[in-house]
Amino acid sequence: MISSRQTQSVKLVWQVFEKTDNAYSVVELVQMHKHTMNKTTVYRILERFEKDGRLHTFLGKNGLKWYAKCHDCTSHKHSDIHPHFQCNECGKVECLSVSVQIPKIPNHQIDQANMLLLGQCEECFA
Amino acid sequence: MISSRQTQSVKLVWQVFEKTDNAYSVVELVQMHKHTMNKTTVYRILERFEKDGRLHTFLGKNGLKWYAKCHDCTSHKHSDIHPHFQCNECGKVECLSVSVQIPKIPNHQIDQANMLLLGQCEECFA
DNA sequence: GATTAAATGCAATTAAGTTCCATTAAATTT
DNA sequence: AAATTTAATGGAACTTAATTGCATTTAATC
Repeated sequence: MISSRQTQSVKLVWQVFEKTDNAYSVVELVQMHKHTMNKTTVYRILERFEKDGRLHTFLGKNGLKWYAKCHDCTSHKHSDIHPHFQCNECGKVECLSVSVQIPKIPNHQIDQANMLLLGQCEECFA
Repeated sequence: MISSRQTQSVKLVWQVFEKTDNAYSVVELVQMHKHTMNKTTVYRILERFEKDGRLHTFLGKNGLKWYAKCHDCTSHKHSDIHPHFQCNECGKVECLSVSVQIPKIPNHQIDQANMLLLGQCEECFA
């Protein structure tokens, strides 16, 4: 859980995730910090957070990369294997705290399972 | 299941899927036909096949778009809700003919579920 | 064979993400 | 607290998937 140097940029990016469990797309995060740091920096900080086990990443609707806080991960083990939900209307993403049943495939080794549910979130489902 | 005009390009793209259930990435398909048609044409033909219910689409490892033949779909209803497996070594994708249990989320409407399993395929798993 | 509208080709554009290299600034040492 | 070290950053250029606009072609129809 050590991100070598505690730079201003690192602090700023972490502040976004610190107080909430919301997921954010890289696009949003770059946009969010465009006045304080370079987009390359955002990409690199997120990459390091992932390696440290502080954030986990997954792909949303159009193949966009998203990040959210990890709960039971370390730099050695990523255990955030939960499904994600994305709203087709507002685009918001939620981490779902349920486990999914992973199908077995004969003669295959499964290392990772990603599930993305699409639909309408609580607010947009009126 | 009517793709309005039976052009040479349409025939060529369909030939790829006709005799097999393999999935192909758009990148592969563009590459495959680069001497016979424009990449824009490939994109558009695939789009039409999807709308017609002949192919279904999904996202692979790095957010790349993949296509595979549909089995129980029509232009009105896409019922190809099965998980996909992609090999981390060779990149090959397989459609899995099993159904997955979709988690319920209170106050949400779920329209679609995508599951991508990553690991090693039969050939690469040695 | 003439007509017409769908389909295509091509070039330009958009957008996410990456790479290279010079510069900056945390953290450590003296 | 100045000097040193090296991780981190900025910025521009690049890569690649995917899209758009418009002129041209061609399959299907008359």
